[in-house]
Amino acid sequence: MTPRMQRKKKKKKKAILDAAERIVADRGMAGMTMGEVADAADVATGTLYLYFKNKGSLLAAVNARLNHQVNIYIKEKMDLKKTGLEKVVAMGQATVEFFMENPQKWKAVTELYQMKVQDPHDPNVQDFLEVTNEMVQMMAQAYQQGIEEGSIRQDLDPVATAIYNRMAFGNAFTPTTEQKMLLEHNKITPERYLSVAWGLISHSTRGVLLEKKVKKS
Amino acid sequence: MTPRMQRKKKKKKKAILDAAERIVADRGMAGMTMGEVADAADVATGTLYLYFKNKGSLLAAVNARLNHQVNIYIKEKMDLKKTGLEKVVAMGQATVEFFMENPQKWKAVTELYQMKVQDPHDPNVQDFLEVTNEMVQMMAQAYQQGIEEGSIRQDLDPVATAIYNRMAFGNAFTPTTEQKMLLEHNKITPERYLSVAWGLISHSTRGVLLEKKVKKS
Amino acid sequence: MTPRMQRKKKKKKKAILDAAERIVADRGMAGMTMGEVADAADVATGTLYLYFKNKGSLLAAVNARLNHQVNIYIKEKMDLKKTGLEKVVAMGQATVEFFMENPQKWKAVTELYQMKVQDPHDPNVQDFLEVTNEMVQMMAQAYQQGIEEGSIRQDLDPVATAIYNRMAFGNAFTPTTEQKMLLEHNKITPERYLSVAWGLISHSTRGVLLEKKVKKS
Amino acid sequence: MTPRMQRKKKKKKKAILDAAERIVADRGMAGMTMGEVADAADVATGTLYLYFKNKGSLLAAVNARLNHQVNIYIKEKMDLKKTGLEKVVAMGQATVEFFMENPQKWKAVTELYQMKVQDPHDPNVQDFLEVTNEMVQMMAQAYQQGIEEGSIRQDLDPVATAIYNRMAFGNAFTPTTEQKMLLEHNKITPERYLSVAWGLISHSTRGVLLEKKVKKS
DNA sequence: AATGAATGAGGATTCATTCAT
DNA sequence: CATGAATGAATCCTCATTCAT
Repeated sequence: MTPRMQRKKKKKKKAILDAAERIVADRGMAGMTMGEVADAADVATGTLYLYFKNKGSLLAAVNARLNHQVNIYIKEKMDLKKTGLEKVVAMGQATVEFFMENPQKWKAVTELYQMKVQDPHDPNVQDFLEVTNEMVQMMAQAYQQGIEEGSIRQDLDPVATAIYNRMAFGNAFTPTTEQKMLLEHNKITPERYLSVAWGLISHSTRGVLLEKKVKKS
Repeated sequence: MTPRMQRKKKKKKKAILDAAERIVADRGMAGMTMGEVADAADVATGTLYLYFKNKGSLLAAVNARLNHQVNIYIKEKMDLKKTGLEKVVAMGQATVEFFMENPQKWKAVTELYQMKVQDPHDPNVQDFLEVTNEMVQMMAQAYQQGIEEGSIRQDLDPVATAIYNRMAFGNAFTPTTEQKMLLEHNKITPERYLSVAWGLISHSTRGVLLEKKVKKS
Repeated sequence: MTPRMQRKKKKKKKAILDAAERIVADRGMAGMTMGEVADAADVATGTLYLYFKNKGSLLAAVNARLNHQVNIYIKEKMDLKKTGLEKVVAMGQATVEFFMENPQKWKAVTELYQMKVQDPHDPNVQDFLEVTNEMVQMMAQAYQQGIEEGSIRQDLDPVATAIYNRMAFGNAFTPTTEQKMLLEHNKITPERYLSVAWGLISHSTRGVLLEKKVKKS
Repeated sequence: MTPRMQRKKKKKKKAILDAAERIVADRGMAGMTMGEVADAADVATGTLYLYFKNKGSLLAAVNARLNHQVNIYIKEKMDLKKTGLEKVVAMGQATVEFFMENPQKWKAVTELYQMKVQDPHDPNVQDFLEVTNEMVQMMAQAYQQGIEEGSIRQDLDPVATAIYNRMAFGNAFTPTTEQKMLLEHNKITPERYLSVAWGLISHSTRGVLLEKKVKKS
């Protein structure tokens, strides 16, 4: 294959992923049909299957790419910070920023949270796992550093905490139908809800050091 | 209708709900087919539609009943406690207990978290909302009491916090595929994960009073 | 059975027929469900089957009753006239009158025009046939009289003409979807259409005598 | 798409339309199931939906094609004639001929007369309307010409008359169950009925000129 | 006679996936 | 590689009719 053809191929794969991401954001995973993706990506239905084994694999790939993009963005921001606490805070802020700037990706990631893995051996599923774990490790390191520095609670298990907080954060961003109904019912705006959630999440990991600072101010 | 027939009808409705709950736990909402439910409930397909307008309504009813059962269980435990903090803790423990004892319900509730409401005017959907809100209000009251007593952070919005924590808790119990994969990958047992999550959630609302105590000890 | 019970039974049958007629007018034959009829007649579903063997039989009964009512009305008006031509004209006018005054019955009769007979031995179907034939015979007699008087074309077959004109008339009143679309497209109002149709139908049977009169005037 | 594939596609569409037409003739519109059509056309059920949006659209397409075929046949015969009256007569004769030669199409067209349009924006419905209107305009022109020539009644509205007569004619050809029963009961053959109907329809529009001729003879 | 809950066959439609071109 | 027509299993829902009470 010539380099030009490789580029072309990559382009087509990207077009498919873009289309799928957009449609998942709009209509949800179950609402996304392969035909629609093909149309939106301007390729034939059959072509999808040249690049992705099946629908599940395509969804996994979308999910992996999406998480990868978030990771890159977050990592950049975290790397600018020194202390563990700063990094943790930066991560939260960066996540908020990223999704605020990309509402479509936000919607898509919400939907994909509920993705069910059919075939764990699927390369795209593996990819997705790796990408996700990458972020978890990054967060865990920040927690670990914060623990050592005293700004994060010493009794925390960094990895489990990272996994939980990652999810908690995602869910704060993407309330389920139930939550939406409850919020509406209680006249709480999504923005307020997000702020409350973020407050709770941050607070849940704060260590002694921070509490002192807080009390001073 | 004779009382005897009323009893029979109630029984049948219960059988359908039981079947649906079981199948949702096993195969998920999308995987649940009306035919299967009918078979499992030992009624004809058409009979389902005598009791529930459509699939969405049946799912909402399952969800409402499930939440109602949890509510009753939790309320009982909370009512035994005096202070707000105790109530909050009791709520957490009761939830854990309930779901530990009813793994099937746990699975079902996880699935139903993602239920999409089609018709907000459906009585079963309304029911579901009411039941859910009931619990939120109960939690909010406990937080409020805790705030007044000083054991819960004074800067909290009780209702929003309740909504968030309810969900956070639910999610701690019902990790998504992604979380499951991450946990497995990092060799963290579900039990450990739950305990970590619960620790974080509790900590996130702790007030000055508690912190003082903690520091002393 | 006591006379009182007989009355009661008759009343129930009437209620069912009334309900069915109304629903056929509103939603068409296919759109009419037995459950809906039962509800509207304030009886149980099963009760319908005590009075009518099946849906087809009920529809036939509705159709028979409807035609019977029209017959009575028309016969009354025709009996007031002397000559054959007058009778024919009276029949046309009476039909128009009747349906103008009973739009619901008009709609119902339209729908029932397309009734398909499943079981020709059904008593209600037989009834319907008899009633319909009654009117045909009445019209045929009027034509016959007109022929003898010279006001109706002498070459006509009275019975076949009656059958055709009865239908033509009915259709003038109850245009099909196709006709409605054509009329709308050509900006012809239903009233105008009815008048045109009636003019054509009348003209189609006029005999020499009338034509002379017409030419004179 | 290669020309060869286009041909194939056309062929398949034709096969579907043929099958649908045949089945509608046999079992009526409501009796026609999509599965049966697919079987008869030797395609999969899903294939039907590649060519027709839904059942209603398929029926409209069958109806449009059928009318188009009749139109072509009639137009050919009418174009051979000079005077308006001749054209009108030719139209009647051609219609009779066409349906005598195609009894299945006759039956189908009868059924489709009662087609209810669900979606007026459906292209096939639009097609059907256009085709139908085409014939109406053709007939209206012939009437107009006849009026000018004096062989058709001068007081006629050509378009409304055309619409009515088109329908009247169609109905003469396709008696409803009711008519069939009446005809049978009165021992009138369908052929005789058709001839009577045609006589009435022709007579209904005859003008002065013709009447003079008639009186002479 | 009356009830109305229960039945279950039947039908329209969708959509992931395949495969001949 | 690319196409897109074809597939057909799968699923929700309706409703005429029955029958135990």
